Amino acid sequence: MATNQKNKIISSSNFIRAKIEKDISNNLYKNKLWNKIPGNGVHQSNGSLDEAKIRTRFPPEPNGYLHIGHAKSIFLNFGLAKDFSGACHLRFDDTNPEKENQEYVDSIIENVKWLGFNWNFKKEENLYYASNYFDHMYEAAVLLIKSGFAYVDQQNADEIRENRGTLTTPGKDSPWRDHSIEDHLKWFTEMREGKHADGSMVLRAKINMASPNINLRDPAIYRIKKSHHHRTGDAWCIYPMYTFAHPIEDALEGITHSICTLEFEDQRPFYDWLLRRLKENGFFSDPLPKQYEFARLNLTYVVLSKRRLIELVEKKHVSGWDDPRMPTIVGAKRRGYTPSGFKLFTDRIGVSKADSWIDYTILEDCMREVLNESAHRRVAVLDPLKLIINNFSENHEEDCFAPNHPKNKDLGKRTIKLTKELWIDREDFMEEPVAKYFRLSPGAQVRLRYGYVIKCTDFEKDANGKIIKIFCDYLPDTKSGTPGADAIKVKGNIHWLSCKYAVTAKVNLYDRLFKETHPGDNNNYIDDLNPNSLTTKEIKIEENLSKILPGDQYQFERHGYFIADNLSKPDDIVINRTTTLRDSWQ
RNA sequence: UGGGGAGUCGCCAAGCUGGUUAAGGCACAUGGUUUUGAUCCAUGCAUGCGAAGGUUCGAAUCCUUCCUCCCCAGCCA
Repeated sequence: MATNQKNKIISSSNFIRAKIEKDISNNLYKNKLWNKIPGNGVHQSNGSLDEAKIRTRFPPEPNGYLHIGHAKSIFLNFGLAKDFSGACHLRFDDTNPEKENQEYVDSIIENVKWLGFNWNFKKEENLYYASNYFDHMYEAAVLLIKSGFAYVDQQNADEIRENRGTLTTPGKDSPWRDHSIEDHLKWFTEMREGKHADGSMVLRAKINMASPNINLRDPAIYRIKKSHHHRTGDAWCIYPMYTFAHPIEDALEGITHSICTLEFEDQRPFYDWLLRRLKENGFFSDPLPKQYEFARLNLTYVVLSKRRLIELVEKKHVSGWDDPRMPTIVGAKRRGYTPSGFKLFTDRIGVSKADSWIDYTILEDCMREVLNESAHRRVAVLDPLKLIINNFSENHEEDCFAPNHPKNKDLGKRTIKLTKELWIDREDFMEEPVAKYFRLSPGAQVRLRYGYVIKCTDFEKDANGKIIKIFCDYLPDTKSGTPGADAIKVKGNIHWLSCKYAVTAKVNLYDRLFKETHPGDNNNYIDDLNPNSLTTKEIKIEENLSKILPGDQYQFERHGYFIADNLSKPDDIVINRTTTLRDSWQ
C-alpha cells in the first residue's frame, strides 16, 4: 500500500488490483488488437496493438440518478484504468426501453465528469451505448441459434417459470426446445419483424435445464417488447436481456476486466459460456473479457436502492433527486460534498467481497478532512443573542483581522468590523455554567475571536425568562495581534458579528434522512424517515459573505462546513450545512 | 434442503502458493501544540484470525466437520 507523508492511503491493495497486476505481468493482453472503435473479432483483427494496457467500464442503466454506491464503482473502474495506463469506458446499458430515458443519461454524464473523470483515452472518446450494438447482438443471437445453442420458446411466462424448477429440484425441458434450427431461425426472424405479440415468444440459450445454477437453466436472452427506445426509436421490437447483452458489450469494446457487484457472481458461468460459444463461431477472439465481482456499498442510515430513491422523490419525502439529504451524487453535491472527499472515502473503505456496512460518519469524516484543508474560514452566528460592550462608545467601529485559513497564510486575511452591539451564539452563554464550561457566563472572561478579551458584567431576560441581552466590558490592550494580547489568558474563545454589519441569510441544517441504522429492517423504510432531517432558520453571516454565490463553500468557524445553495441569490442568501465540525465538548 | 459467495481488533481491510513479534486506515484512549472545545503531532490499541478437531518442527494460511450471514427460481439490471 502506498502512503504519502501524512500517512493517508493513496491506493490500497485489493483483489482486483492484484489480479490486474498478475494479468499484465503474464502478458495476457500483449497481443490484444483494437481497431479504434468497438466491434467484433473480424473488425478488431484489422486494428493495431491496443495502447490501453487494460480496459474497464462503468455501465450504468440510465433509469435513475447516480448515487454514492455508484461513486464507489466509478472510482474503482476509472481509477484502475488510470493507475494501469488503461481506458475506462462510460457505457449506457440501455437494453430495456421501458425504464430508460435521456434525462438520466444527461445526469449520469454530468455526475461522472463532476467526480473528476472522463472517458477519453489518447484520441478515443469511449462513450458508448448498448443500444448501438443491437445489430451485433442480433447477429450473435442468430449465430447461437445456428450452432444449436439457442431456441425460440413459445411457452408463456408462467409456463417458463413453472418449468424452471426450484432451488432444489431440476427444471423441465421446454416442448419447443428441440424443434429444428430452421424453425427457430424462422421464429426469431418473425420476432424481429414484429409478427408476434409481447410475451408470446422468447429466445432462450440452450444449456441445461437441470443445472444446479438456476441461471444456466436456459436463460432468456431476447424478448419481444414493442416499445419506443430513447435512442433507437422504433427500429426494434425485440430487446436483448442483460445476461446476454452485457458480455457482448464488454467483448465488443475490448474490455479486459468487467467489474460488477456480487449479485452477478452466479451469472459468471453464463458470461463465460456465451463468450466461448461466440468465440467458437468466430464472432469474437481472445483475449475475452473476464468478470470480477466486489461487494456493493452499504451505508448506515442510508437507502441506496433505485426503487426506494425513486419513491422518495415521487412521494415527495424529499424535494427532488438533488435534495441535499439524498445520497445521490447531485444531492451530495448540493449538500457540499466534494469529489476529493468521495475519493478519500472510496480509498478508505477499500474493495473486497465481504458484505459490510460502512458507518455514515466515515463519509462525513472524509468530507470534513478534505474541506478542512481547502475551505476558507468565515464567521456565522446560527442562533443570535445580543451582546453589548459597555465601555465602547455608541459609534465605536474597529477593524479586526481574521486569517482565511489558520494553517495556510497564503490564503490571506480579511477584516471584520467590531462595534458596540454584537451577535454571539446563544450556546456560548450560560447563566449558570456547568463544570468545565469555558465560554461566557456572569463574571467570566472570554476572547472575542480576532478581537478583545471581554468580561461579562450582566445580562437581561424578557418576561418569559429568556435571555435576550448580555453586557460585557472589553479589556484594553488585549486585542488579537497586538503585543500585549496574550497578557490575559482565557480558555474560551467565541465568535461574534457586528449587529450593524452582519448580513441575514437562510440556512438549511440537515440531519440524517433516516433515523434507523438499517432503514426498512423492522418497518417499511418510509416509517424510518427522520422527521427532523431538515431545520430551516435565519442566521447572521459576516459582511464579507454578502456576495456569496451558489456552490461557494466555507467553514463557519466553530460550526462546520457550509455551501451556498443552488438557488441562493445575493439578496436572498440560502446556505446549506454540509456537516458540523467534530465536537468533543459534551 | 440445490448452487454460488463471505466470515481477521468497535468499523473497514492486507495477509491466505504454510515460516520472523497478524500491515494499514477509521474509531477510541492518553499526552503535547493551538486565539476554532476544530485541525495538527506523539504514544497506546488482536498470544488472536467464525468454532472444534487434525496434518506439521511450524497454520490466519493445508485437511475434516460444524456454525453464521449474503445472493440466485424477472420475458429487470
